[in-house]
Amino acid sequence: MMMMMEKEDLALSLGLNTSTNYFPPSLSLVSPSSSPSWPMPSHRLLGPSGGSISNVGGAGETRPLLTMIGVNRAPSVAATAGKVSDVEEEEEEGGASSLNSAASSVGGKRAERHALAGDDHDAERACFRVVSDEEDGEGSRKKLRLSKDQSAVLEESFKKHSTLNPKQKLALAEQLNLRPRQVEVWFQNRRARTKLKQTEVDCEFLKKCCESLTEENRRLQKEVQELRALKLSPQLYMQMTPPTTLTMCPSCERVSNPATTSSPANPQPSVHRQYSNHDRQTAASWAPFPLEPLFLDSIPQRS
DNA sequence: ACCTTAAATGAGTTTACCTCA
DNA sequence: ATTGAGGTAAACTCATTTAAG
Repeated sequence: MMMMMEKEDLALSLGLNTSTNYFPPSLSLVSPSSSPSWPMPSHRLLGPSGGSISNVGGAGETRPLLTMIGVNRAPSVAATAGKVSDVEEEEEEGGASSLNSAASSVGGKRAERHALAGDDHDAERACFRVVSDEEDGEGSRKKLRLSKDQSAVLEESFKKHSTLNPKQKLALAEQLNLRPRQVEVWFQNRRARTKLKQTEVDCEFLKKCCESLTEENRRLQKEVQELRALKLSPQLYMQMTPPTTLTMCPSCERVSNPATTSSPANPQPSVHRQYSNHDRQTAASWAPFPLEPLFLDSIPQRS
């Protein structure tokens, strides 16, 4: 039951791009190595109260989200006042590296990073102390299950930025009573999940494309065969009603398929390679669909 | 037994800093 | 004193794997 819920949450929150874009974003030609650039949907994962979750722990009390999450460690780490709001106010940028460089680009870069790392380690130490207090097994890695609330906050944060800078990581860790390393790992795994899901969607899309193209190809081959057969028996050809989808140009006797060849909106390479004035004049009359002047103009004049 | 996911691990990249010619 | 090249360490991300729940 619990599993089902989590699965559902994940499906909702993975933010798959199933819109009708012709190409899935991950198949686009732009920067394949960059982190996902498609917009994540803004599903609300928090409780029905919107922005805060009530009835945590079954106590029936409603508390602000920030103060109620205390699962894996006691709130012992000295709070860096205003840190959370600082991070909240930080504008999300390109990615972790840019954020990092932005954060460290103001004087004493290394020192600052070390200072941050110091904070990080201090916090981790503080957390670890408590966590290790809770651990009963030595040396065995104790896997904890994140609470629903923790996951919800992490999800919310992930929607805003899929990578964290050290400050954000620290603030989140503090907010959730987790070690910064745990937040980091969660984001890593979350990015991996998103990527996997998107890959599955892309794969499905490509399969469908392949199927429809195969079908289209089969259909066209069949029609070409039929037309060839008709051409071999001219008497029959004269009596035949024209095929529904393919039309023969009376000038060059090449086949045109309105369904797949040029349209004013989507001009494709024409079957014609050289065009006479006659071609241009007759094109309008033999074309099985009304030709826009623009389209006629696109047929080059033979010099 | 199987699935989900937290955590570990290793490779690769970026950045800041240091040394030296 | 300045500068560019090369080396190094730290910090990060991603891919893969392991194993707990």
